[in-house]
Amino acid sequence: METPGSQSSLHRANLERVVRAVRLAGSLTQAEIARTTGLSAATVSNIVRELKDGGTVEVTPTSAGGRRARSVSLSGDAGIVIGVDFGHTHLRVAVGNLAHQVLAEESEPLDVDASAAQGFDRAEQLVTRLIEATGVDRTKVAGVGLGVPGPIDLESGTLGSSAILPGWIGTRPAEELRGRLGVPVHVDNDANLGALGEMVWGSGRGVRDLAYIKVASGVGAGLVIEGKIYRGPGGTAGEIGHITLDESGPVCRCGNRGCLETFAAARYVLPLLQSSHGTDLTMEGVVRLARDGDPGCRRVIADVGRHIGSGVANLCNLLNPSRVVLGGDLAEAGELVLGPIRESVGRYAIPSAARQLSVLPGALGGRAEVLGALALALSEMGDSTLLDGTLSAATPVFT
Amino acid sequence: METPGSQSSLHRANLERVVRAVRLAGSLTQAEIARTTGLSAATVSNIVRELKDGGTVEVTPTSAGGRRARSVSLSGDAGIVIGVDFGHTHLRVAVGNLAHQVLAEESEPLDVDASAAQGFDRAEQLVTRLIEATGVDRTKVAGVGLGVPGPIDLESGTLGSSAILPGWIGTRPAEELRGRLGVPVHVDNDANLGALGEMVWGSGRGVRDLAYIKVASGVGAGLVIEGKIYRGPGGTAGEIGHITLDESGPVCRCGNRGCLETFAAARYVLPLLQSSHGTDLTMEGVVRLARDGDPGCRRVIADVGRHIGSGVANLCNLLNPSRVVLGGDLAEAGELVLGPIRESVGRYAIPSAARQLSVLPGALGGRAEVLGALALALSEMGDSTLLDGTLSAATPVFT
DNA sequence: CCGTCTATGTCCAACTAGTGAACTCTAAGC
DNA sequence: GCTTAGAGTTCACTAGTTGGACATAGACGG
Repeated sequence: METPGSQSSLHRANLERVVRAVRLAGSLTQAEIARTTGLSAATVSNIVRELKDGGTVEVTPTSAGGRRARSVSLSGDAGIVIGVDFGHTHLRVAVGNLAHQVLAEESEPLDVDASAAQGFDRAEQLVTRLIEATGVDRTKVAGVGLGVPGPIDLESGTLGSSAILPGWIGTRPAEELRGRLGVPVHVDNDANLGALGEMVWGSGRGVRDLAYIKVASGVGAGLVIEGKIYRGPGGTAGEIGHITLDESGPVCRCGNRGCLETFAAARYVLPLLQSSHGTDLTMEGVVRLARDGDPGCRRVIADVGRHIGSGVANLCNLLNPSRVVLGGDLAEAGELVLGPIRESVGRYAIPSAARQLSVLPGALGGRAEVLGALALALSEMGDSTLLDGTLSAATPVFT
Repeated sequence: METPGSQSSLHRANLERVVRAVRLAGSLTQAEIARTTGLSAATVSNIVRELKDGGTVEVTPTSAGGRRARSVSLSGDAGIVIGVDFGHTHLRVAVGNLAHQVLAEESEPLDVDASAAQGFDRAEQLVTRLIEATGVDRTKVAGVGLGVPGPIDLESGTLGSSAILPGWIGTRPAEELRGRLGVPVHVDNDANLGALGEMVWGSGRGVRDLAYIKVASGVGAGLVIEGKIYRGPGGTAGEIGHITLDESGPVCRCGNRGCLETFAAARYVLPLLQSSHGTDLTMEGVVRLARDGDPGCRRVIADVGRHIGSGVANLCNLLNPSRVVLGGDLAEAGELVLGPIRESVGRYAIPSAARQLSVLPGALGGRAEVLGALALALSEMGDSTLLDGTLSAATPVFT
């Protein structure tokens, strides 16, 4: 690591500046890079040559009809990143390149009762299969992003209490997967990754402050503050599910009463419908029935929306984000749930905080988390690992 | 403004690095600067000379007993900044220098019904008086930080609905004061400034994520996220006072029911004691009585604490700060109010979010806001205006 | 079909700024 | 009084950005 404040650090920063600009736009000519980065054309010329030699960037000799600009884009095979998302009933893996393109993606059901070891085995297999399917070289894998449905202690990397995957408590998922795949693995919880995914590819594009609310087995929020995921000093920011809505409400698994979860999470909501709609109902089922017009399901979903809206109103008063993106199974209900949320927010949030707020469904559905994991892997590479050209040499991966 | 990525921007960054290091430590020798900033001794030598010539820094030829290190400190008279705080019953002004030293400070009562014009007149007079009292040259005033007890629209700079100073709604305080004093004025609401003050000088030192809760006529919070005041895209973050605690609670001035304010703010709490303790009770009075053992006041304060604790618990679940600092009149009650807050937080916040949380009283009392205003003025100068040595020449102030 | 125009990308000399090494200086320690 | 060691300065060197000159090649008008 060079000393900060030196010229070489400036150069490095300028390299990153260029890479970021290219990534953001997909592809740019050198002149455009110069304009967007503010660097001079000469510097850009040098930097592009350096990047090209390093293999991080590709220059397609002549672009479309234009004058004769050579368009610069991130080279697809300079390195690939992998996103892994453990959900509460599924495992999902995506493979992407540095150009933010998803090369392959697949999901498979995962037994809720699976042990952690089984889960990691399955993940390893699926990753291997997808890499082979895309035909890229395994040595090109630069990093893995991993999503788990529970709180991660950032210091130790251990998974805290997660009633969703009970067998996993106390494991260190990143270590575990790192051991199997031999590449750096970065872990975060599913709500944060969902937020990241929607921010990069989905309903959160262009917004710097947003909250991604994931309603599934539990209720969690991923907070994006000034363009960055905010985890809080202890790593547990975003626990919107355990905001107290009613001090004398139902007892929650966290030990308190009347948490938002007890009004909105699948595990508390589904039982309400079991006497009338049978016992093996899932949240997806409820949503489907509601869309088909089932009044009971509609009512339940509206009530859930109202409660979520109360929680979101609190969140808006405190953080005043410009957008709230709803994810998880429930988001499929569309206006059936968004309407009541907006209504509730309008009622309980102070007007100035709610005024410019937009409440949108996630654009990525169940893919938000894997894609977020991809984005995590990309961003944790620091945008600089990929610059020094030593990528394939420095990280002896697989064999 | 130079282009980013140029060498001169690097140089500027290094200048700031040095100034920051010196400010943080109060005074350093060049060798120490080199060690803490990571710059080489030669570079530090150049930079110090440049800063000394520019007048931002002072070099005291020989320090105490040491070998023969020349200690470098921010020069006190390179420029001064002013903090102005309009409270709901007072006006407070502080004068400080670039070394973060407070040179003079004074407060005087301000009639609640005063018109905005009257208020600004008074502020101008007090500022003038204090500048004269300190004996510094008026041309040295580099900027003013201004605190107002209500939401400020960051775009337009207008003061939103404030039931605290009714005559002020729609005014543009920064413009107003700028017109009178002829210097750049930066405005923010009192809770944010209190947070800034406590962060720089008070109970928040060394913490990067904290919430400053100000309980006075209303209840507001100033959020510090990763070392920076967070205002939210709309500028209204931190409105903890209007979190809903009880959907069927008392009607709040904001139009909702059961807001935290209706359980904690002076305007709602004092009436509870008027039948037993007389009608001209103030919050300070209640606190004093409680400290003296009055059971009614103790009970009221404890109840307020419990409710604040509920709000803080929500805040912790969402943001997971490492510290909560209590400000405003109520903070004087010490453990009488902090105990119930902690208890309530422990009960309603999820354990992992509350574990490393410390709840402390503000260390600055009623001065937090003015000092925060000073800090705002300093920081809005960008810590770089003060570097280019053109300070006194560039801003023709007063006469 | 050809000359001119214009925007792109490259090259080079100039300049800015940080760094290591050598050097000077001064108080402390013996 | 001599030595020593850390502090600060000077200087030559190097890294890296920049403006301007230059080559290039499509677009446009005739």
